[in-house]
Amino acid sequence: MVEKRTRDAARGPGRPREERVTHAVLDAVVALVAEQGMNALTMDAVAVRAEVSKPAIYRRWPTKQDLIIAATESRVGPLSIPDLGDFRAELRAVLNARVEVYRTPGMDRLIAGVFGAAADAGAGRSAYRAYINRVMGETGRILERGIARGDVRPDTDVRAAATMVAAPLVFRLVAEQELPDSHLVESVVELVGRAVGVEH
Amino acid sequence: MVEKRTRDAARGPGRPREERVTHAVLDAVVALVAEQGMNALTMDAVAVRAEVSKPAIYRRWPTKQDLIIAATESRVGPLSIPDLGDFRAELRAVLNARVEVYRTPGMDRLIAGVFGAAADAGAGRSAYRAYINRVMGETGRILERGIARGDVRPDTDVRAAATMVAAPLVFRLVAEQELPDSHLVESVVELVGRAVGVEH
Amino acid sequence: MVEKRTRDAARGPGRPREERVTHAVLDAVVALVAEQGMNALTMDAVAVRAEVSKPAIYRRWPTKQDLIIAATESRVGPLSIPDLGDFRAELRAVLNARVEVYRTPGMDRLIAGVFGAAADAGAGRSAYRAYINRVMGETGRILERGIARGDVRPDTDVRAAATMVAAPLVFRLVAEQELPDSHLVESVVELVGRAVGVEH
Amino acid sequence: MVEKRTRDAARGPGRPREERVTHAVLDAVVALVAEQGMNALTMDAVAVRAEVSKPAIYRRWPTKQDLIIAATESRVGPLSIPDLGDFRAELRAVLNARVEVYRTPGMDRLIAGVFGAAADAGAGRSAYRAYINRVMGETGRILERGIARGDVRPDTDVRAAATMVAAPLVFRLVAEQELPDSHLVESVVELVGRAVGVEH
DNA sequence: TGATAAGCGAGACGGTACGTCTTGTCTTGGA
DNA sequence: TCCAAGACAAGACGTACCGTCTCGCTTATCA
Repeated sequence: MVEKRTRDAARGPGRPREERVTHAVLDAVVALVAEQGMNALTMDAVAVRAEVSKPAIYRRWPTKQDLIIAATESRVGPLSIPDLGDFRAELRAVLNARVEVYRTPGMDRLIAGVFGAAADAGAGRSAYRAYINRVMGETGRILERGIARGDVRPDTDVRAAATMVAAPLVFRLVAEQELPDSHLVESVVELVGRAVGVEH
Repeated sequence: MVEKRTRDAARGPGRPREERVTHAVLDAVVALVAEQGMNALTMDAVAVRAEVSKPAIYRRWPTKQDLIIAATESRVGPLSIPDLGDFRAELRAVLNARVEVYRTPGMDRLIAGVFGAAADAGAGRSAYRAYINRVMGETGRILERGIARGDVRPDTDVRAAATMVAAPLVFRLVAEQELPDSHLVESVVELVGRAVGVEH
Repeated sequence: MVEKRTRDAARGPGRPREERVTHAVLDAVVALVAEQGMNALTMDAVAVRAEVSKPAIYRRWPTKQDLIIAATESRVGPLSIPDLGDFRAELRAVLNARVEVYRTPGMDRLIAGVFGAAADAGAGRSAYRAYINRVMGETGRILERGIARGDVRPDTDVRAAATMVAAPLVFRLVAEQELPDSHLVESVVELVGRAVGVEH
Repeated sequence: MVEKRTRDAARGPGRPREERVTHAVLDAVVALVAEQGMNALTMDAVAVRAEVSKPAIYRRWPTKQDLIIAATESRVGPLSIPDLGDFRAELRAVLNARVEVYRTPGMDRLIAGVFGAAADAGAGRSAYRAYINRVMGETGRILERGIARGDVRPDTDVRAAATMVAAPLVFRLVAEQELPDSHLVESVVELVGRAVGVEH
């Protein structure tokens, strides 16, 4: 079969990367942070834990910051929000899904680490921008869909509203250092609902 | 004067610490972060910049985390909110004051650094807890005063509301990596005002 | 050739050590001591001078003491004494060779440093023992060869005699802080010759 | 009483130094070296052990090197050699006296430390010169007295002979790292006796 | 089938920062 | 002027980490 090599797009010559390595590294990052904290998140420690060589890590993520962001993203994952016909229900769904992720062990320190890593204009900057845009976009899309649908006021400042939806959970986790819960989600949904919802 | 030695409470023997050193170090931290970022915030660099020896720094702040938190706190400072007779006006006042601080150069990276530093169960943990409690307490007190005064609904969940007030500014700064402004403050005040204010 | 990998005995995996580093460090030690004295013999200074990183030094010599001993040994080198048929001539040869080494610049301070370094039961102890045994062994072997040959009295206390041969040069250098010369060698050879030589 | 202050020669104004401090410091130095080695000989450790402040030490000995030399000298002490009518007996007496001192605990490390300290052209240089001249002078005087008396050959090179007498004990102690004993003394006396003694 | 290219583990490399230790000075309050 | 206590500047210590490189080897594609 001539096309065998185009199974993956643009596969060059040479030995292909082992997927096993990629997964093992990300798992090792999460496990190390959960068990011993960010200070223990050493590239050497990751390499040992993942039973992988350091160059194998750097081949995939050029800096530690990229690795932290990649590991976080691998756990947060993309959320697809079905059209539930009601922006309040959709916000509730996405926030509760996020709460569940935030409550997994080590996620607090990992996310704090992401912010710390992103603070400097390092190599990981663009990866971080992509990540944060994706997260903010989810909420933004819900609001815009609500405007189109007619249950969100058309004069809503989507940017500010999205910030106010996303911020409390992360703040509770990182700044207040406590786990966010569904009670907080309820408060956020009610608040934002009153502020940008169309009266009925 | 017999009591001369009790001029300062509990002064021990030996040469007293020079206040000059304390100030110079905190200034150096802020300046370094503002000019070159968190990566340049080296203990050695701080010592050189402050024209101070490293042991003099470690005598005051046992870890780098403590130093970061102390430097941040020295700039954020305590806010005293006068009774303006209206919780919306009080929130607006405290948030605008905070926005002003957040917009000073380097404050974004410094605060991100604080979260990164606080993420690990290091020695700086208790200093951080005191700091964050103080910050959250400000907003909480405004809301409680509002309840007592009668312009905040008595069934308000003060904890959740305080989080929702404090979070957006910090999130905008640290996560979205943009400077919060009075427009965002206005949105927050309006939103929270609708949610917990007594209808009139 | 199947045996290619056994070219060097017992080569492990990983990047091999660069010989360049080893030589550069030893040269830097000798140069620093000669030019600025033992006080200037800082690990940092050695690293800078040798254009080598500090860890690269510590990988080879775990303590400063080991480094000092290694540097000294690299200059003193092993002496092979040919059988000259006369123990007096052999002693004269080995002592003059040693005098020549001792007279090179910085050697006085380096050897004083070796004794200072060896004074503590540090890690360098065994390296020092090996060194001193080798040095004492040279003289001892000359005397034993003399006994076998018949020009050294068979009742000679080789240990004491070896000490008395080796000591004056080092003492002149380190304790009296002057350079030993061939005149001193002559006196030592004559003295020991009279004491342990067979009358003819 | 006007003359009270001239009790000691050249006594200035102000509080006189306490002799207690001087003794306590020298004792502390010897004890620390004997118990824990030269590495533990810290100025702070000496101050704590002697129950004395650091400035009180530095007032007496400007550098650590001076202190080491002073402490050593306080133990080695001056030897007065009575005229025994025989230079061999006199050498035996002074060497055995010295062996006794060298065999006290910690003396090996202390003397090695003296050589290390003297290796650099520091402040302690002149104190060391005075010390070594005094030690070498003892032996030299014995030999000169022997020449005058007539039991030492008048063509003797006193300098070289003195070195050969003094060196072996110190070398045995510092270089070979073993305790010198009367057997070594006997060998030295016999050797030197044969070489410079007048035949009878 | 053999050459080429990229992957792999292992570990040394240069560089840099860490937090501690030591030296010798200085500043207190008090004798 | 001395004392004890202890902070100070300066700078070396030995370790840890980062991101790169070299080694000997393996696994794929391409010729």
